[in-house]
Parts: sequence; C-alpha cells; structure tokens
Amino acid sequence: MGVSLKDIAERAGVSLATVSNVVNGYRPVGERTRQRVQQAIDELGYTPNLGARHLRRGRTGLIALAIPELNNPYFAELAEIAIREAAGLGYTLVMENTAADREAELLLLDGSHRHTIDGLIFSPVRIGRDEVLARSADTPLVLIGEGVYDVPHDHIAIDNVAASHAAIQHLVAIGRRRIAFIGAAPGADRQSAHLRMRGYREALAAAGLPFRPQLVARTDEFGRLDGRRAMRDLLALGEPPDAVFGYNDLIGIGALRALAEAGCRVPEDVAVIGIDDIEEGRFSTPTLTTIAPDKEEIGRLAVRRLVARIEGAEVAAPLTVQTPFRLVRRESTGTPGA
Amino acid sequence: MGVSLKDIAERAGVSLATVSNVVNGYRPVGERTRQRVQQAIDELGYTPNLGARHLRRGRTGLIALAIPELNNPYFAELAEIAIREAAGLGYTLVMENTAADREAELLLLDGSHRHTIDGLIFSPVRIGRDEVLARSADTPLVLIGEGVYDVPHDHIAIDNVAASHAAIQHLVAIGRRRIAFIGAAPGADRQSAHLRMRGYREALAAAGLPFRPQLVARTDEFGRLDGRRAMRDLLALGEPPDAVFGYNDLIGIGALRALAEAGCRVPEDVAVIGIDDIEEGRFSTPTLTTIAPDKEEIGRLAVRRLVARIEGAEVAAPLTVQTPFRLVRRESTGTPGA
DNA sequence: CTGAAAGCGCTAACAT
DNA sequence: ATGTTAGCGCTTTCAG
Repeated sequence: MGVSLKDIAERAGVSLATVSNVVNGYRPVGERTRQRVQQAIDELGYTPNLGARHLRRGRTGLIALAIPELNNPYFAELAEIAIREAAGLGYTLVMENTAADREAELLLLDGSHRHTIDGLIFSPVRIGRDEVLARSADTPLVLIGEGVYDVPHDHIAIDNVAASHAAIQHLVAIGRRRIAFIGAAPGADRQSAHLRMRGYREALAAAGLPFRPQLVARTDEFGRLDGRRAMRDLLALGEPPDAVFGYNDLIGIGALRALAEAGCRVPEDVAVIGIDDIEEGRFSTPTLTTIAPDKEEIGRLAVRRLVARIEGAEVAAPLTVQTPFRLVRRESTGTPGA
Repeated sequence: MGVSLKDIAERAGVSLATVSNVVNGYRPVGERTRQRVQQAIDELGYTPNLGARHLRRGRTGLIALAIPELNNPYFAELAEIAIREAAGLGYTLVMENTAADREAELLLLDGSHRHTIDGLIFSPVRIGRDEVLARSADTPLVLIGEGVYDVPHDHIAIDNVAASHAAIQHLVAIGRRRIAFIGAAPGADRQSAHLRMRGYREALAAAGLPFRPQLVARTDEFGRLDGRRAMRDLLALGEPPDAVFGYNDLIGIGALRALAEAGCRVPEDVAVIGIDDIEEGRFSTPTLTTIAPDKEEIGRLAVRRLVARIEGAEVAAPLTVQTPFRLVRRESTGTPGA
C-alpha cells in the first residue's frame, strides 16, 4: 500500500498525532515541527487514506444523487452542478439511477447504503409522503423535484402548479384555445405530473377555456419517444389541438418531431412549450419555448443543505424552498426576438 | 453508529469470524450456526460497513469514470451503461468531469485519488502518450475513447480514422463534392480530432476530391454552440460546402441549427453527418445521420477489464480493443427509408 | 505543544 | 467447523 501517517511520523521523528495535526490543523503545532513533518510529507508523497479517516470519523465523504433518469439532460445538467458543489465542500457525489422504479426508490430510501453514503439527495417519482415518513434510515435526506410534501426533510423544488400555470397562460396569451397536455400519469404515480396537470386545469379555467379530457395524453415514460407517440395520437383527433404543453422538454422535443413528420407548421398550426430548459431545446428546429427552473440554484442548494445536515446543523428545522422559474420564449410559440 | 459484526456475534453467541463467514461465505459454516447468525442479522438489521471492509482489504470498491464533458449526451449514455455494469460487479462508479482541462487530466492520472478509488476509466483529450507513460500511480487504468495509443494499459475505442473515413465515404456516395469538416483542433489537443481529420483527408483522397483548407473549421469546444458558429462561417464562404462532417453529433446538431436559420435545405443544399448516435439525433429535424459506436460494448468492456485488473488478473497483457461502429442513415443525408 | 494508546468495523492468518 | 487475534490508517481522548 501507499505511504501512511506512520511512515511520515517515523521519518520526521514525531508521533502519529502530531502528523495528523499538521495534516488537519485541529491543534496548533510548533513551527519547527510542522516544517519537519511537511518536508517528510512532500518527500514521501503522502496523501491521507480517506477510507480510514472516514471509518474513524464514522463518515464516508460520499453523498448520493438519486434521480429517475440519468438519460434526461435535465438531470445530467443538474448533476454536473451538484458534483461541482459537492467537490467544493469536500464530498464526492455518486449518482444513483432509480430508473423511476418503485422498488429501487424504496431500497434507496431505507438506507441500503447506510454505511456507504453520508447523505442522499433524492428525486422521488414513484413513492409518496407515507413511504418517506416510514423511512427507517437516519442519514440526512434532501428531496428535490416534486411530489412529496409535508415531510420532515429539506425539500427543494419549483412550484409545479405555478410553473405549468405560467406555461398555459403563455399559450393562451398567444391566442390558443385547444391546448393539449402530454405527460399525464396514471394513478398515484409521478406526483409532479399531477401537479403540472393541476396547473394546466387551473390555468384553463382561469382563461375561461373548457377542460377537454381528449386533449390530455397519458404517457408511461417521459422521453422524446413518448412525446412523439402522444403527439401522433393527438393529431389523429377529429379536432386536433392548436397548442401542446409537454410535461418536460423531452416530451416537447418528441412532439416537435411528430409535428414535423406530419407536416404541421410550428407554431402556426400548433404551438409547443415544455419545462426544464435543456440545452437541446435551444438548438432544435424550431427552438423550444420552455419554463426554465433555476438548475444552478437547485443543485447547489440541495448539496449545501445536505452537507449542513451531515455536519450536524440539526438545529434548523427542515426547510422547503421553492426555487424560481421563468418563461423562455422561443420559436415554438412564435418568439418575438431572434 | 449502526449495528456491527460484534453485535451480531454477541447476539448469536458466536465469534466475529463466524459471522464474517456467514456474511461472506469464504469458509463453510455449520447449518445450525448459520441459522442462528442469520436470524440475528435479520433481527438487528445488520448491513456490512463497506468502508471498514475496504480498509481491511486495501480497496475501496469505488471506480471512477473520468470524462471531458458530462453534458455531452454521448458520455451520459455511456455512463449509464458503465454504472449499471459496475453495480453488477459490486462496484460503485463515480463520475469525474475533467472538463477537457489539461491540469485536471494530469491530476487524475497521477493518482490524486490513490486511496479513494480502486481504478480509473479515463477518456483523455488533452494529454498524450508521454504523460500516460510518466504516470506514477499504480491503480489500474483503462483508457477509452481516443487519442492515446501504445501505452501499457487496456484501451477501448473505435477506429477513428476508419469511422470518419466511413462518414466521408457516405457523403461521397450520395454525390457530395465540397465536404467540410467541423471540429478540427489546434496543435496537440484532442488527438481524436486529429484522427478524425486524418480519416477525412484519406477519404477525400480516395475519392479523388481535393483537400480544401477553407472547408476545415476549427472549434475550441465541441458542443452545439461550436457547431452552429462554425457552420455560419462556412456558409459565409464564397463557395459554401454541399456537405458537412461534424466531429460529433452535437456539432452536427449545431450545424443543423445554423442551416435552418440560414434557410438552407438539408440535405438538398447541405448534407450533415456526425459521430456518436446520441438519441437527440433521432428526434432532430431533420434527423441526423451518424456513425454509431457500440456504446454498450465500450461501457461494459471498460468496466469489466478494469475490475479484472483490480481483482488481480495481472497476467494478461494490456489489450487494445477496437469496438465496432456502423453508419446510421437518417434524413440529414437523405435517408432511403422512413 | 507533543506523545501514547484506544479503537472505528472488518478480514485473514493462525489456532484449536 | 469455529474461535482468537492482529492489524488496515486514521482521529481523538487522556497524559504529560
């Protein structure tokens, strides 16, 4: 194995504790001693064995980010931010893909990783409040995204109802009347889909537009493929929609593709809007109007709060933070500018 | 802290070693004893502390996947595969984003993570053969992607020259004569860019077409934005190209966007091809023809070889594996089918 | 300011 | 088939 504290201690003629203190700076060390130790460290090329340190401290230095789809650029972008923030705080972030699988989510929640990770940032989609409350693990948990509220954990998300409300409002503002929603979820699945659905209905009502069940498309997954398939079905309707609100940008992209294949003009025939503001939507043809959550804020805040909990800030009560979002107008709804 | 081996041993009235053997199965354990131990484990809800195990074994159970762009869907897709494979082999995979930064790559190579990870899968873009040879770390290293050859490490990549050759050949086959290349890299950077450039030149020569320097566009990065910018420049040429080969799909997507903005028809005016086969290219308008590497093969093989090294298969000589690729025809070069 | 020693939880000799 | 024990490398009392 590599160079250990002991090697340094021998070389510098001091005790283990002193070397440890030079490395960690917990206690003051005499200047002369420190120099001797530092020299030994440099000469031998010592780096601390984090595993041993963590064993001793009872922590691993690892935090996990559990997301339902690694393939969704939204999460990839979020992960990149979180990894950077974690690294800055001295933690390594590992990604866990739940693949939106209920069993996987339960396993994660119940601390199958008890000794592996110090804390968990979790974007649940298949489990609800009760499961979170019933959780036995005692590692800190920060929830992100949507779907689970009123639990004793920090929670960071946009206001889904308000976000989809804003999306529909925009479609109404540009004169659309038959507005479809792609990405409804069956039963108790995907709370966020229900919330976005609620915003959809509320905004329709607020605009005095009727709610038409045939304009709501369920999907099993939430990718490009699902968006395309659903859009095709909607186009087959006797009276197709004149606008589509996608549960997320990937669904919006899929819808754009179906529209292109069907020879429909966007936004003239059908306007399209999504949520997430993934980079892809800035380069699609047409570019995709979207509701942009503040990913930077979500990713950083989630990591910071988690680390605060891990390091013992038990004092503050769990916080629910609603991060801001904004409408980004692009070609798919007839952008005014570029 | 949680339940430890010792707790189980006491509860079951056996020794530590016996519990360890029940858990790990290294040595046979009597049926009656095993049952008692198992019961204690179940009752107390014991899970092994991996950190301690790894400290003892001198391994951490972590492997790292170091890539230049987490944001590139190609790497996200690759990572998903690698994570799955690693999990199946009992390893946790952590992602390291070098951001194509030379310092970051050198740091990684020299084992700043010595005690943190058991091995490294590395996609270098800014360092070359000499740096790899000079590496002091002794953890196993598997190289993926391109750029560094003839080093004593396992290496998994497609044949870049052949791949870009195939791309150009396709463009020639559909009748293009003024074929541009976007994504050339300056100096010694991005070996893969040089290799793809070589394939480009070779294929031009083989087709009896002249090499025109003005049709080669350098980019600093390799994203959608760079593709768009370069394409704009190419369109401003007196005689613009009738086809474009992008260093990767993201560049291709960016080029598509620039062409759409300029009102050019694809593929009639300009055909476009990329490399990577990211899902995005199956949904863009038009869909993007591409050279598809076998990501599944690359990801799985890289993990398997690395784990084999970690677990002591020092015997076999380092292997360079060239994984297959294939041409996927889509609308951007005038697909025959759908 | 520095040192000695205990022990985090586990595995692997070495015993029996 | 099972038990005993010595550490893996580190941090942290407790003593000087």
